[in-house]
Amino acid sequence: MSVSGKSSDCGNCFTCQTRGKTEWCVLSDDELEIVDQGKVCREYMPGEVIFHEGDDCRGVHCIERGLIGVRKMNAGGNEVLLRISHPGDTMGYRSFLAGDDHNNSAEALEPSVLCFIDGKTVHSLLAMNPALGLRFLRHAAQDLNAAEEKVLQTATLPVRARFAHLLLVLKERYGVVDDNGSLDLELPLSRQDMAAMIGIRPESMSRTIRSFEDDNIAHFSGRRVHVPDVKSLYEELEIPIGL
Amino acid sequence: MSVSGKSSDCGNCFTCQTRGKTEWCVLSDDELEIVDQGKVCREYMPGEVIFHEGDDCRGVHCIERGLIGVRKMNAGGNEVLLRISHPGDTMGYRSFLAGDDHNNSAEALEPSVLCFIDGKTVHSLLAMNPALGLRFLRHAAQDLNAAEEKVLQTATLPVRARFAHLLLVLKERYGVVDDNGSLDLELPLSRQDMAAMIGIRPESMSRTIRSFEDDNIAHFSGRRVHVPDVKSLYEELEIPIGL
DNA sequence: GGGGAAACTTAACGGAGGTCAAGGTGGTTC
DNA sequence: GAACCACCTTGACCTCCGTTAAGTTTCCCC
Repeated sequence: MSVSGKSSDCGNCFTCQTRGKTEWCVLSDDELEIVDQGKVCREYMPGEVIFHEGDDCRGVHCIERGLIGVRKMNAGGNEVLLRISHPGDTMGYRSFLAGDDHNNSAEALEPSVLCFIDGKTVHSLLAMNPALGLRFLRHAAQDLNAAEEKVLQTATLPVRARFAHLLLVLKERYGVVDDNGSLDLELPLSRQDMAAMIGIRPESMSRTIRSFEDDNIAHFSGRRVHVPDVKSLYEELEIPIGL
Repeated sequence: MSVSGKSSDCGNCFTCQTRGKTEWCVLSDDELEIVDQGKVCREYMPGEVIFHEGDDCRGVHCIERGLIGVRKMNAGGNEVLLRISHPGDTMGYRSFLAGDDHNNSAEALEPSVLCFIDGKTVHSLLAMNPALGLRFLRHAAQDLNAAEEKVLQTATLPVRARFAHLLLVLKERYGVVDDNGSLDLELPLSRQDMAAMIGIRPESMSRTIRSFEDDNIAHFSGRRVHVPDVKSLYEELEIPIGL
């Protein structure tokens, strides 16, 4: 778990596997040293919460290992799973930069290791290296596109299409497509988390899964999914039943 | 319409009414001069499109006057109105910064004047003045919060609550609340555009309006709305009927 | 291994809201 | 003023999905 000898369960930014893919890759060695000195790492068990909606936002979290779910809930207690974040992703930078409290919560979905970088350090790095801000800006732009896409889908697509879309998104990271177009997928999410991702109840998730089984679109066994023909998922997206 | 003598219908950045509220307010006079020289302004009539989804994004648009609707549509032709943008807002900066084509479309809802600033100019200003990037970053962070809030609402709130929320948002800019808590509102949107904002069909918009009338929550006459007690709108938001 | 909690599934029911079709209203043009 | 058009409203119908309430399976933890 530990790479440097500095802290019991703390990685080292210079040797971090995810370094090349993160916003921080634009930092010079001197600047990275500042991050490395200032960060605090911790391991989280599944279900453990990294921060809650409404918490004071004191800095950013960078995922070293594991899988994190970002949730948001409303007054009535209803909850959606906005997205899942992976190693290399930096979390909480938006609330931090906007100067707000956290406006969603983060929870470990697998055993995960996160590094916390405090606000003062982030601010001085942003001042020191303008490229860092631009990287975050680009990232925010992409997140925003994804969020607007999700608004559109939630408002206009029926549940089957939203679920097909979710499977297609998960395919990119968790799936294998073979030569004849069949897909095998190992889901990183529980049924209820999948339901929360597409904005439906667990009961509807079960029904949708069964209707996919009945239509021979996909076969589910625990978290293993087999899709005989990926094309059939794309066809689901096209179904013109509007809002 | 024209302030400088430079171009027939082109304003002047130095005297622009919206200047203080925009991202561009961090620019020095020299830098603003670059914007002013490089920009191209144009008037758009209601219904006229500024850019389409999928168009090549060559720069950003800054709204000098008027009201612009930002729309996004899916393969099936269903459309949502993601937000409305006002004088001082800069549009298209996200697609531009992410290096993508436009991923939504912009259409004038009122007679409007927009200034176009080409990509080369924006890039050189970002390089010249890091504070500009940070301002855009903060703006993107706020937009992202709004978009995620909208995902949550669309997925978990019934139509009445979403409509009550829309009226409360429009209240901030277009409404007047008097001493005894009653609200008068002049809607900037047609019924079908309001429907597109909360992700429903025009028929459902009509039905929802009528149910608000029946319950004495709000009274509609064309684009004039009278709400006897603003509290009743807040109460609509709380209704626990979940998704 | 056994017991309990959480996750998942299934079925029956009902209501919110989409669809379709028809009619009303208002604004613009000749 | 007539004709046209877009926008809006209304009603009838029906489907999708939330609700409720069992029941089943899985997974921990003693």
